[in-house]
Amino acid sequence: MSADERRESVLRAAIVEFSKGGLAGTSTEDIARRADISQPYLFRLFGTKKELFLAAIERTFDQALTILVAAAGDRTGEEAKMAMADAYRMFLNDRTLLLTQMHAYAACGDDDVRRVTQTSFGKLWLAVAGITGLEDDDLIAFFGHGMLLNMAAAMDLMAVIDLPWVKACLGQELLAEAAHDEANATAKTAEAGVKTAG
Amino acid sequence: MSADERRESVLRAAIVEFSKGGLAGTSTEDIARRADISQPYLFRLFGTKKELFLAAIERTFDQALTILVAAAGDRTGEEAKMAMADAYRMFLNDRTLLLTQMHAYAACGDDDVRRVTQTSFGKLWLAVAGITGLEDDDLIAFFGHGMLLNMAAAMDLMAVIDLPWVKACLGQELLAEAAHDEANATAKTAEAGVKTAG
DNA sequence: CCGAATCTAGTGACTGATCACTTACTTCTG
DNA sequence: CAGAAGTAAGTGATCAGTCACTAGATTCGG
Repeated sequence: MSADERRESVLRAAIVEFSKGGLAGTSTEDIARRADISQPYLFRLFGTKKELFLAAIERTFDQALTILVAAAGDRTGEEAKMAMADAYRMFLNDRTLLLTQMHAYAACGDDDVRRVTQTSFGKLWLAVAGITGLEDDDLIAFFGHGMLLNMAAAMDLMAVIDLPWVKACLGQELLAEAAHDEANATAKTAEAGVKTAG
Repeated sequence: MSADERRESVLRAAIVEFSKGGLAGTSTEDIARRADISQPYLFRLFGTKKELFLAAIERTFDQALTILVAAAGDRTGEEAKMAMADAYRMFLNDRTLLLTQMHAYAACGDDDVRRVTQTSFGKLWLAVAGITGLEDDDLIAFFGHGMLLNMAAAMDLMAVIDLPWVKACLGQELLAEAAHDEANATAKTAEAGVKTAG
């Protein structure tokens, strides 16, 4: 495998591991094991653990950007916004991307982390602003709602959806999705039950 | 000093230290040093580092709650909302509270952290809902905007306010505040200049 | 009212484990 | 065979948590 291909697979492994413990709480050994390489080779590829973390941050924001741009297609304005909002749930479903991003925000006390996080978030903002052409206030509302969903996903509120305040917090779209998932799960269980019984 | 008083001062020290590195990235030694006690005594008071972290999380949410309740006074509805939104900037100004809370969200991969964070956030939501009596959609918008401000504060966007997208992202109120701070700082610098010159 | 027993606050010195990063090596491939 | 891919075996530092202890206050039986 070429070094570039390796770097790519290490980066993917890193996002998964960093999502659990952040920069300080994740060992290079764990990342190397997941990427199926030796731990010293990880250092040859990325220099330091922090370099790898910074690359992981950039990657999670790039993923978010890619999802949003793809969802918008050649739509603009409110239509593009709706499509993006819909698609953003795909991003939220991958808790590794989301939690790694959370660790990035939390680690902004570090100068390097803050620099990369600012730049990455800025790219995202500018892209959404450019595609939708919305006013600042609308953009603030859009990103604000996105951030609330980030937190909800980080806290895994879907798992405690029976609490009344959680129902309010998640909003109609996610409630519908949860009901849908629930129905699927019930169907699967029933199916399995039939199989077992048969 | 009584053990309870000590616990209180350790908790305050812990929030400051945890805000830099989170659960994994902060040493009990650093916390103990800041609290001016020996490191073993910290363990007598809180059992484990994680227990202390959980207590710190709860405390940061309680602080936020206290600020909002105090700001609302006996107002309700939109008026209470406005007052709370205004006051929330006090919370944002203390980066130790904010970043510790960020570390809590990011660390929600851990079951204990998630439990405490969910509960604390839920208390906050219920309080705001109770005081304002707003509809779910309005609450979502309110908390959403709050979360965006959280991120902005975590990334310290005020420090890079000259970037155009940052101006858009922070909104009118914070821009005005920034201009005000700027004026103050300039006045202070001028004053100091005069003193030096004299 | 004295002193023995008990309790509370607090510490210095240690330990076993973990971890980022290095050195010096091997193996594969064009 | 040159250089790129890849590794085994460390090293020094850090750190959560423990142990065994001291100083002073409080209580209580005689």
